[in-house]
Amino acid sequence: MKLDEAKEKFVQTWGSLATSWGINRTMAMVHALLLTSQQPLSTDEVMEQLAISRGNANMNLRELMDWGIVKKELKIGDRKEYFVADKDIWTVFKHIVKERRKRELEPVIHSLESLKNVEDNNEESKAFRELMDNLLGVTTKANVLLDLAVKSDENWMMNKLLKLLS
Amino acid sequence: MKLDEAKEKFVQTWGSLATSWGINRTMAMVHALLLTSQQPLSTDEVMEQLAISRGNANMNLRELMDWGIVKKELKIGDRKEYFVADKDIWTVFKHIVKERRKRELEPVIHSLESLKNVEDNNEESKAFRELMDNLLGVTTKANVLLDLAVKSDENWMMNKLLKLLS
DNA sequence: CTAAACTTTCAAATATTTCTGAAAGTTTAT
DNA sequence: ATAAACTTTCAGAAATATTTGAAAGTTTAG
Repeated sequence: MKLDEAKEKFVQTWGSLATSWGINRTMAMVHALLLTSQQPLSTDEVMEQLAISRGNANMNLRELMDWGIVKKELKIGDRKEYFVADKDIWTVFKHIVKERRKRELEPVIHSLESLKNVEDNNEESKAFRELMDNLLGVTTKANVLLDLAVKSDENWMMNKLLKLLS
Repeated sequence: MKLDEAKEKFVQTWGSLATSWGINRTMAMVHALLLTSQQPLSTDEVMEQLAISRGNANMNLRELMDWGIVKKELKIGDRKEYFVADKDIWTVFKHIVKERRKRELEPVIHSLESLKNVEDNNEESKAFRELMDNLLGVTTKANVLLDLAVKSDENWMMNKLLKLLS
């Protein structure tokens, strides 16, 4: 397979993986493009290579920066902004986990907590409270584990995993 | 908060969590409804309680069964089919992880493997292959870890996690 | 200050996903 | 065999998510 073909397929693969995990396809494609690029790319280059509009390119580049996995880079004597993706996949993974935990997991934990306050005290209410507790158990454990993964450095985490596996 | 209100909020919460993880909102709502129901529900009851069509109810119930987290139940002297959700959240979690791993993670690993076969042998191709290897590293580790989580029972897993935390 | 170069915004357009409901299919009782 | 009771299918409709592109905003050079 030719390199350019492989790059293109990678961009597609990354895009469709993202879609099934509720992440904007274009955002993932921009990310993949930057990951495979040797040089920082300008908005115009991203627009051209992915055939997307200026607004779209700008929006997704900004969101990638919000997620902390893409950085701006300036070239001296050039007013354009250039963008680079963090090439360290472990760091990328940590940033994504951190963001999603904050954006999606924590609000749900909060919501489940508040749902435990059902007034009634019959059998059904009791069962409902138990359900919420069970959900909170799994969710909170996931939250703690992810927090740990995010805070730890790769070697620490991987060592622990290897021990787990043995 | 009244129980009925809490149930309704739970159905909504679960539905919107699902949306941000690429799972059909209605499917999650049907699941939440069955989770909070003391009795098995028929298709008609699901339709009525969530105000959705027959086709939609049928489709999502079937998909929940595909995922292995909802079961059919028959009542003697009744031709209708009734549905129950597995109330053991750990089991539900395992089933979901198992399915998504199979449906989404494994195809990506396969795809990354094949992308390593870039013909060229210049610097850029080398960098591309390294990127694929790094991605495969994280992805495969995640795959192995999830597989482990799914195969283990809760206590085993939780014990290991506690050790990890200490 | 002015204008050119560039970035950001957002309402409308487009694309994608999900849902509806009637028709077709299936099963069971008699 | 027939019909009633129920389930499944799927083409078109509706809802949701994403994208466009032109206008507005911002920054910098001169």
